[in-house]
Amino acid sequence: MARPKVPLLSVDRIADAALELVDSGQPFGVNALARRLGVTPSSLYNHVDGRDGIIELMRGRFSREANAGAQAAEGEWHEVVAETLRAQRRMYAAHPNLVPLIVGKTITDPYVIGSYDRLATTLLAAGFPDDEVLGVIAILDAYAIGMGLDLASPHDVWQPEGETENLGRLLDDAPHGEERSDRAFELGLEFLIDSLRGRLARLLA
Amino acid sequence: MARPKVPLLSVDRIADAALELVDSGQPFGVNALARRLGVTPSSLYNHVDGRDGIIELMRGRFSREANAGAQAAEGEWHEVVAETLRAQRRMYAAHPNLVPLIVGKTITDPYVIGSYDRLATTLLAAGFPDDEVLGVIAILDAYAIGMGLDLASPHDVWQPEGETENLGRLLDDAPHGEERSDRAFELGLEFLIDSLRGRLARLLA
DNA sequence: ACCTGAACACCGTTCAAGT
DNA sequence: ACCTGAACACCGTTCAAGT
Repeated sequence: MARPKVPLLSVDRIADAALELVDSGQPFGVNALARRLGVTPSSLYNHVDGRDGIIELMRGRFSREANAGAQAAEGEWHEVVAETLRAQRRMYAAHPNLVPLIVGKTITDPYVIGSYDRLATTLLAAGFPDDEVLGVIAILDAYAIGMGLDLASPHDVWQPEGETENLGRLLDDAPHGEERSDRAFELGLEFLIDSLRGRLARLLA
Repeated sequence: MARPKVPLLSVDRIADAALELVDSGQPFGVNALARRLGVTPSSLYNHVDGRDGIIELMRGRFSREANAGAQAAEGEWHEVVAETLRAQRRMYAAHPNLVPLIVGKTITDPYVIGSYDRLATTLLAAGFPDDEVLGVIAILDAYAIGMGLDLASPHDVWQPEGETENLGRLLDDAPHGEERSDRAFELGLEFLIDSLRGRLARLLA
């Protein structure tokens, strides 16, 4: 039972199982993943680059997924920006447990890089100067990832243990979970795009 | 050497050592922390509530630190908002390696809860309606934490491996590290506050 | 080329035993 | 009350051995 004639594993099969594991809510790990695949942990190292490699694999896979429904970057620049952020939002909403895993990890997946590249191109074409585009992207990305983390733990971001002036009351009255998070996301997106629009008008004036 | 006459550990000593460990850049862990304290891992459990407890301890400790310099919530509401966000920014900048550890973890520290509570009170007083305040806070918080993560890994958020239209060039030309991140932070903060100002004007009109 | 099994250096947490 | 040491059930990764 050393080397089977037809391989038990493949990069795709590993990526699928990894996403399943993450979505199931159980803690992600190489060993748990191997168990799910009915295989020894060390086997995985023939196909992927360890734990971080698997995580980056999932990032690529699920961002392709999220963009499948979206039309390509078309229309006015602000529509492209909005659609890009919404696509990111969709993928975080579809796999919230993945968000804490990917934050802070270097992005290498070509597809994901490509989508940031397109965003840069769009902003440049719109008229944002070279030395500001990266900053704008950082702002948009920070917002998207921050709201994504909100999706991963919607239940109890704040848990006051004593009395509060207003926070406790507002938390009790507010709609919980994804609905509230979605409304806030759209509001913030509107804020950012309006601001960008204003900034551009001033830059081009 | 079972129970010493004067205790080796205390909550404060543990919190201090934990922050030192995190700031040193080494991976955070209960065992590593115990080693640094010259003590057995199990000893820690007499004083704190495991790994998550220690992390929440650090959150409280360093947010107190960051707010020490700041004046209390005074002035116009938008000044309070800006100062609150900047204080958060300062604490992330001072301890960037802590950011990935605290994201997604429920906030219970009374001091931190208090600062969100004050923010809520300020926004309500300014005229934001009950059912919108929490959303606004979520937006501001998402932005702050997202930009904080940027601080934790400023070097290589994107790492294109192939050709890009613009992203690669922009990355090469851009100032690296904290300077770029700081400029982007201020720009985004301006965006958000301007938007809030506009929203409030419309609400009160 | 692809899988196993043993090995290594770790984790976080519990708990009886000691003073 | 507070620390140790042993124990438990895990981690991620490497590597020789097998086909």
